[in-house]
Amino acid sequence: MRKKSTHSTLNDVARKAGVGTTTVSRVINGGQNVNPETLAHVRRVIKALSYTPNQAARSLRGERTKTISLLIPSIADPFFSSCAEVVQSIAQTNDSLLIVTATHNDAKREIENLNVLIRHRTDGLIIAPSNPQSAALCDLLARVAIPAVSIDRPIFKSNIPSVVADNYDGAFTATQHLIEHGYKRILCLTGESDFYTIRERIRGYRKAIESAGLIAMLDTSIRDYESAEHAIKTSLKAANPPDAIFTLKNSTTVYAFEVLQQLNVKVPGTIALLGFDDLELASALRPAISVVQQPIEEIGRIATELLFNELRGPHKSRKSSASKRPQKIEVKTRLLLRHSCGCPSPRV
Amino acid sequence: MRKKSTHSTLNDVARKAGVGTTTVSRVINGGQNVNPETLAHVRRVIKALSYTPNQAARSLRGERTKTISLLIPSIADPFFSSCAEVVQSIAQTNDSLLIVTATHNDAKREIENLNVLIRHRTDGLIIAPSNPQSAALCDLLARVAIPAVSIDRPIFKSNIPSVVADNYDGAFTATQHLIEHGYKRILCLTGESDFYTIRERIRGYRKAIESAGLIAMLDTSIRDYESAEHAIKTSLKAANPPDAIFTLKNSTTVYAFEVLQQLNVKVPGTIALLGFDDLELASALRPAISVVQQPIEEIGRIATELLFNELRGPHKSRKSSASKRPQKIEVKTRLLLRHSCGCPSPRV
DNA sequence: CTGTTAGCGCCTTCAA
DNA sequence: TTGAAGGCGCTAACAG
Repeated sequence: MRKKSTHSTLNDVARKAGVGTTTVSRVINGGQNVNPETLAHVRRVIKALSYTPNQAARSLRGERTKTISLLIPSIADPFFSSCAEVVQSIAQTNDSLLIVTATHNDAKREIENLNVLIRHRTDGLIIAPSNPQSAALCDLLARVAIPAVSIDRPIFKSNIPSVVADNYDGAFTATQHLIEHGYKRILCLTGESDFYTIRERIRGYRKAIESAGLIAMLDTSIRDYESAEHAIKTSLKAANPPDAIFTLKNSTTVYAFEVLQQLNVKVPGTIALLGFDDLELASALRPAISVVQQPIEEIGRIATELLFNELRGPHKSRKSSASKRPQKIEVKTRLLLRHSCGCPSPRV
Repeated sequence: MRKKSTHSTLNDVARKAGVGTTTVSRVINGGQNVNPETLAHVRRVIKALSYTPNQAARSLRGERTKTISLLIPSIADPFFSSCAEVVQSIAQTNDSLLIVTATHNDAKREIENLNVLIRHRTDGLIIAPSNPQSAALCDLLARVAIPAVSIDRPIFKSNIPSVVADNYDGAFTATQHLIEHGYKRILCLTGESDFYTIRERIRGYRKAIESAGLIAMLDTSIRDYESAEHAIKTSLKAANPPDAIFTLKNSTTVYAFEVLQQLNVKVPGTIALLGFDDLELASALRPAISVVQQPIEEIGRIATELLFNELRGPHKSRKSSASKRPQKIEVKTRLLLRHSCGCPSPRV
C-alpha cells in the first residue's frame, strides 16, 4: 500500500491535532470561531505537516478554480507578452493563477485549447480570437457559460465584451499627421490585410486620405523582406513615387525600414516613415521611427478587471442591465513622434 | 435549489443514456470494452449535453492535474517570453496546461507563488530562481516532492537539475573575439553584478583578458542611461581610454549604444561594441550590433523535456541512478558577428 | 466553540 | 459487456 500522494490532508491534520476536520477547515479559512489555543495548536500541526489545502477538492465542491486563462496567438510576441504580464499581475491580486495558451491564430487549435480549459473549469477567459467571426467559437463560449472578455479583436455576434485599441482612430490620426507634414503621396503597406486590426487601420488611413482629397495607395502584399523590397522598389520607380510610407504592423515597419536603409533612401528626407505599433528599439534607430503606440498594458488591465468584476458579481445573466451589454471598449492609441516622419529629432 | 454549476456531470450522462456511470467513464476514456452500440449512444448523449469531464474530480482521485508551472522574473521580458512559448508548446504536446507566474526576482513573491502552485498541485515546475542560494526555496521544494527543473540559473545545494546558457564560455569567446580584433583595452559594463548569470559572464571575460595578458576594466555601476553615460564619458576622458566595450546584458548594451551614438563616437572605428544577449532589432541598428546569442528556445525545450521525462518515469527517487543527478546542463551560446565589433557588415 | 456527516464528480475494484 | 459502491480532500449544514 503505497501512499496515494505525498501531501498530508486536512484529515491528517485533524487526527494529529486531536480535533475535528471542521475545526481545521476553519483554521485554514481564517480561524473565525475557533478557540485561540486550539487555533494556535492546529496551526502548529499544520506547519509541522507542511499541510497545504488541495485546490482540486475545493473546486470539486463547486468553488472557483481560482484560475483564469489567456488565449493568445503567441506568447513570444511582445504585444501579447506585455499583455500577459499585466493580466498575470492582476490575477495574482485576485488570488488567481494565470494559464496561458497559444493559438497561433489557428481556429482549430483555439477550440482545442478552449476545450482543455473548460475541462479544467477555468473561471474566466481573456481571448484574442483567431477569427472574430468564428461561429464555432461563439457556440462553444455560449454553451459553457464561462465569463470571457476579448482583447485586440472583438468577437462578433456574441455578447462578449471586448477591449481593443482604437485602430481606426490611430491610423486616421497618424495619416493626418503625415498629411500635415505636407506629404501628398502616402503609401500604405499593410501585411496580412484580413485581420480585424489591420482592416480597421486601413479604414482610418483611407478616411484621412480621402478627407484630404488625396489618393489612397495601398499595398497588401508585404509578407517578408523580399516582398517589401519589391513593393518599395516598384513604387519608387513609378511615375509618382510616394513621399511617405505608413506601415500597418510591426514586422512590415521593420522590413520597410531595412529596405529604405538598404536602398540608401533618405528618411525622412526623400521618404518619411511612420509605423503602427511600437518597436523595442525604435528610438535607437537612425532615424528614430515615429509610431502609433498601442496601449497594450491598458488593454490587458481593463480586460482583466472587467473579467474579475464579472466573476465577483455574477451578473443577472440575460435580462435587465445586461441587455445593453455587448460592450466594446476602444482604447485610444498614442502617436509617438520621433524623427522618421519628418519631425525634428527629440533630444534623448 | 439553484444548480451548483452549469456543467453536466458524468452522472447526468449516465442517467440520460440509461446506463451506469462506469460505462460512461469507459466511453470518455477511450471506449474499451463497451458495446459499439452503447458506445455510440453514450457518445451522442455526451454531445447533446456538451459534457466535459471535470479535471478537478480526476485530480482529486490522485491523478495528475495536467498542469505545469513556470516561475520567471517577468513575462514581458523577451528572453523569458520566448522561453514560455516553447514550454507551453511542449506542455500542450503532453496534454498539459501551462501556468505562468512572475516573481520579479523577489524571493518572497517567489515563495508565495510557489505555495499557491502547490495548493493547486501543479505536476511540475520550471523555475528561474530569484536567488540560486535561497534556502527557503530549497526547503520548500524539498518538502513537497514536486518535480522541478531550473533554467537560466542553477539552484545550489539542491539536486534540482538545471538548464542554463554557458555564460562563462559565451563571455570568454566574445572577449577573445574582441582581442583577436586587436583591441587592447576592453571595458566590461555589467549591470547588476550580483546575478549568477552576470557573475559567470564576468568570469569568462576575466579569464580571456588575463589569458591574453591584458588588464580587466570592469564597471558594475550601470543601472540606467545616466549611469552608462557617466561611466562611458569618464572612461573616455581617462589616460588610457578603452577601444572596445563588452556589455553583459541587454539593457546595458542599449544604454551603451545610445550613449556612444549621442557622443558621436565612431563605432566600431573609435570604440567597438559587443553585447551579451540578442536584441530584437540589433541588425537594423547602425552599426548593427554584434552579440552573444543565448539559446533561449533550446533552454526552454530541454528543461521542459527533462521535466516531462521525470513526470513520466517516476524515477527511483533517491538511490541508484539518481545518485549521480544534480545535473547541470550548459547550453552553448552563439556569437553573432555583425558590425559593431569591427567585423565587416554582412549583406542583409 | 466544536464535531459528525453528506456529498462535489470521477475512476476503480469487485461482482454479475 | 455492464453496474454498484467506495473514496479522493474539502466545506457547509446541522447538531451538540
